[in-house]
Amino acid sequence: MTSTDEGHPAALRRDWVDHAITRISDAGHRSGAARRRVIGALAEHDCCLSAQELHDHLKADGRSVGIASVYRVLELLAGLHLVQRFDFDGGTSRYEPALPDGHHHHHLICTTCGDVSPFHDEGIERAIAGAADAADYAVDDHDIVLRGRCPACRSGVG
Amino acid sequence: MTSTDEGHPAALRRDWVDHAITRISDAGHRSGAARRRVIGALAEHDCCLSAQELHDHLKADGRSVGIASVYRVLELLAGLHLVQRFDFDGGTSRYEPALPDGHHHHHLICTTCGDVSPFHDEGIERAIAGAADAADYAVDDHDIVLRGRCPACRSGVG
DNA sequence: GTTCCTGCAAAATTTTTGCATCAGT
DNA sequence: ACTGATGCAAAAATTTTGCAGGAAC
Repeated sequence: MTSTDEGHPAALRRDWVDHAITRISDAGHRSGAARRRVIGALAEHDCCLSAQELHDHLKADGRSVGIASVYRVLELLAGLHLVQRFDFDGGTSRYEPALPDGHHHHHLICTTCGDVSPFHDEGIERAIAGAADAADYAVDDHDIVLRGRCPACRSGVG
Repeated sequence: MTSTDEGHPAALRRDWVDHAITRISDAGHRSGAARRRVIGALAEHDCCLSAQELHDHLKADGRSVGIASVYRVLELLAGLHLVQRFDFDGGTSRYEPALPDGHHHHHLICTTCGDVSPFHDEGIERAIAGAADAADYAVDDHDIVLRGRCPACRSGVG
């Protein structure tokens, strides 16, 4: 039932790029170079990236996108619910494409090596939905983080 | 089954203070004023506080504890698993006493007013335990955050 | 042609570190 | 007394903001 190591299918990520660009346009915004390039970079990765990582990635690509623009694009995307933002480690926020509901995932973080990997579990989704109904809040989003030692660190260290 | 608004019983928080001081001593550290005062301030609150909030709270108490010491005490406590650290909003980390397993809770965050409130749900705990078994990771900790609009914001705005 | 977007540089915010002094054992 | 803890101030890291020039519509 639980599946680790299930990145997002490539086709789904391409769809997300188109969807994001359309949605930005529908919301009355323009399609500038920084926006297109940040969206493209996000779609190239399976799991969450920091603003700095996106900036470095884009710089390596050839011409750079200003770090301030990276932050502004991420803020815009988050406002339109096109990316989800995660704050795992206090220092930096990480972002990843918000895919259709059936494909969202949560994160396992290795307390030894810091590795982050995605997982999905239907039992948890159902339990969350139940708790959301019971709460006074009108819940429309949730994050789940599991911490432990990853397979590599467990075998390596003992 | 889900219970919002269940702070930690006062007796449990007092026990936590004693436990924390003992544990710090056992780990070979001294019992300085900053440590005792930060621990005391943490125990006075139901839910998570930022370093700045702790610092302000202590300043209001009379003599102040340096902000650097607040951070250092929190780092020490987190290392000994005496507090749990949360990174909800990228900018600031929040901390709260780590109580015995049956009493830990998770958080509802209002997307409108930013209010954070604790909740506990057995169904989620069971689902998490199941997913942890299924994962390759040796899971020993988890956070859950539900986002939505709190009762006040729902009635006020909507 | 207008308006919004972008990049640079500067500012703001949060957290960490260096160092001299003080307190706990 | 010795060693570690504390506070202040400075530094580092991340994110936000102001503004001038350029691109999208």
